Amino acid sequence: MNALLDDLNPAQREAVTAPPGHYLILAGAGSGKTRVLTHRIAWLCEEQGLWPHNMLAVTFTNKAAGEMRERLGHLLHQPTRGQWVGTFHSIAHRLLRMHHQEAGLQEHFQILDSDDQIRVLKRVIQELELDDKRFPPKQAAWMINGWKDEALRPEQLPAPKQLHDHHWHAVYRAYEAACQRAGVVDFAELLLRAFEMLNQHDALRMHYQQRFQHVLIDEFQDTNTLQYAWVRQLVGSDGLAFVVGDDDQSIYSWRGAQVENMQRFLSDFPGARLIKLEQNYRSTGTILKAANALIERNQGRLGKQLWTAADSGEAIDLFGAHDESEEARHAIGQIMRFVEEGAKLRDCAILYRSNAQSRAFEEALIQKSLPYRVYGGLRFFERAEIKDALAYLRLLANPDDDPALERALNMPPRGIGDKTAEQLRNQARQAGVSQWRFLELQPDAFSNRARSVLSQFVSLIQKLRAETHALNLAGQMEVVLEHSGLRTHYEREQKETRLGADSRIENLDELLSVAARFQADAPERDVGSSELVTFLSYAALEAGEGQSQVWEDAVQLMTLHASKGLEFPLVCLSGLEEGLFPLQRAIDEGGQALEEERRLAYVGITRARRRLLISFAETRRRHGEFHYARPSRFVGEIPKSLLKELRPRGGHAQAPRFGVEHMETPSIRLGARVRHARFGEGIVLAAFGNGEHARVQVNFADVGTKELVLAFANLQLV
DNA sequence: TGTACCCAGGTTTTT
DNA sequence: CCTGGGTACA
Repeated sequence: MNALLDDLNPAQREAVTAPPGHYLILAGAGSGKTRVLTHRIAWLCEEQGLWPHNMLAVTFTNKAAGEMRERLGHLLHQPTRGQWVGTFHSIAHRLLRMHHQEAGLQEHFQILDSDDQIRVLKRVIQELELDDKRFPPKQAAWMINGWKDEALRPEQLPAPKQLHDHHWHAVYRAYEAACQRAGVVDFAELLLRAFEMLNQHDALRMHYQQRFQHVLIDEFQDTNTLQYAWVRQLVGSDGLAFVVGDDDQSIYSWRGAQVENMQRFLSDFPGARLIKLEQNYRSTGTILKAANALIERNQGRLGKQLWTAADSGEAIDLFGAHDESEEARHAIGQIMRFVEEGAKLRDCAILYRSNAQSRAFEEALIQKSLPYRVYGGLRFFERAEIKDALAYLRLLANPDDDPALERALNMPPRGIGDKTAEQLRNQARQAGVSQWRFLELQPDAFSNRARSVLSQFVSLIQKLRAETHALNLAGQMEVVLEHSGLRTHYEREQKETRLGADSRIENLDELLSVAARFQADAPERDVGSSELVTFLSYAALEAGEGQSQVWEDAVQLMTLHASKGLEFPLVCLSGLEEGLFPLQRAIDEGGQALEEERRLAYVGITRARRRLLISFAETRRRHGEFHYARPSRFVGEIPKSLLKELRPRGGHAQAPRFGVEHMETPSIRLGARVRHARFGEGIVLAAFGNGEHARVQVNFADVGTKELVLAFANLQLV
């Protein structure tokens, strides 16, 4: 028998060796889904005599794509060059580069990241003379991306019912025009363009349908409407789809993911079969029991039960802290104990619902002098100084790139103010050309001073172009940094503000070495693209690591969302409080929203390999105000027998007291039961302000939540 | 052009 | 409470 199958369990083997057909692999957390995906490809090659290039493998993140490529390299005993393994976006991008003409794009089109997109939208909204308070650029980005994810162009939108909608549609149209003029595409556009291109060009579509006999998709529960349509399109009538996902780990509905796509797959793809992977190789039996018990509360699941051949392991620790700092101290105490038992700091993760919660943990970690790493935040290629440098390179690659030009125009400052920039923008738009083109065509369309600074800018770019013409990527980068004045500018800034180690200059130097490395590694070059264009695409599509010192042994802090796909020997799942996790919004909405919160809890629990600590705080400062909360319903949904309560609850001994000074009223605690003359009895949920302005939020049994001014409410403690 | 203050707003995030 | 963005001045 094929050695590929040696280390697979029966269900995995069934999936890997399944006869030709469409398959939905329902793969639970830690059930080896990536292994199944890669082995399937290898098996098709070895047993069915197919070539790797007859397959298309799609993931959501670069990291997942990288992992898959690496594992495939091992299995196939050959480098994975030329193989189509990548993210939805990178594959769409590749198609567009190869067929830019059919897609209606200029050859050296650039990619707009979300930050750039918002800048462009801000301009567009200004140009339409709309109030950016009523039409916030961020919301515009959100809406436009949403429309694109639904494959809706402005013409296809339902007719606006109100003036407001009418304006939004106008923003969408103007934004599209601006992007087209500048030759830039945003992330959602990559997918939509590629989809439309294949739709409109039968020959192209048939070519790729024929070429990709097998289409394999990872994390299928995260696909949106457009991605689903895209998969159907590429599979066509003769191709075969092999999709892997877990409906219980669908936590991205808020950005357009449709879990329904899993059910839909079974009916849309003829003869599609479902294979479940339920054996878990990650966690202890106890942890899995907890996860199963929790997720069973959700309706309409495809349904699966994780099991393990491993021991049941230790009980799950449950800790009810008085406040968030005690919660943090306790978690860190557990981590230190775990490390004393021989674990590494990097084996320990602290997970939370929202980023703001990291603070208390960071403070506690600093106090104990433990190194830690917070996930999220600015990535390398998103840093301002990096984007400044890249803006020049983008201009060299494509002078029509307006967003890049606007960025480079006055960075470093060279006296081209907002007024001049606005004039240039407006005139170029009226002339229907890019800003660079306008500068070339009509350099005299400005006042004397503006004309002189603008012409200096034009000569600078022309000089850079001439100087970089014959250079390789790293050389071009070097020239840009030196001659644009960026390096000098940031050096001066560094001197003046005496910035510390993580300075902008160091980042610029890092950019140089990234470019040198990129060149040396010579990743597969897109057909007809220069090294520079390839690098710029890479920078946009792969924003890089969030922080340096990834190699350092440190406690890992991240949101639950960021933890998906990872695993840790010890997991501290924090903030299990009604109103925080699940969030109040989800509680108010109920239904799907609440179920998604539960899936998030499920994701958190299933990250843990050996030990799990679940904690909550009775009081917590949020936005500077004290809040009181009951333990999360999710705690109650885990069978008591699996939990070890580290401190039996009862009494809020240290909850802060609130009162009005110099008054007879006894001070009031969060969580205290109080009586009001008119509203009856209730529980104090939150307290704001102090002195005579002190207010409390009370949840009354009869009339619901009210906010009262303490000095007048005359509350009695019950 | 840069800096000081004021105010709103504060889930989750990849590409 | 803290951050980011916007406005008002030097």
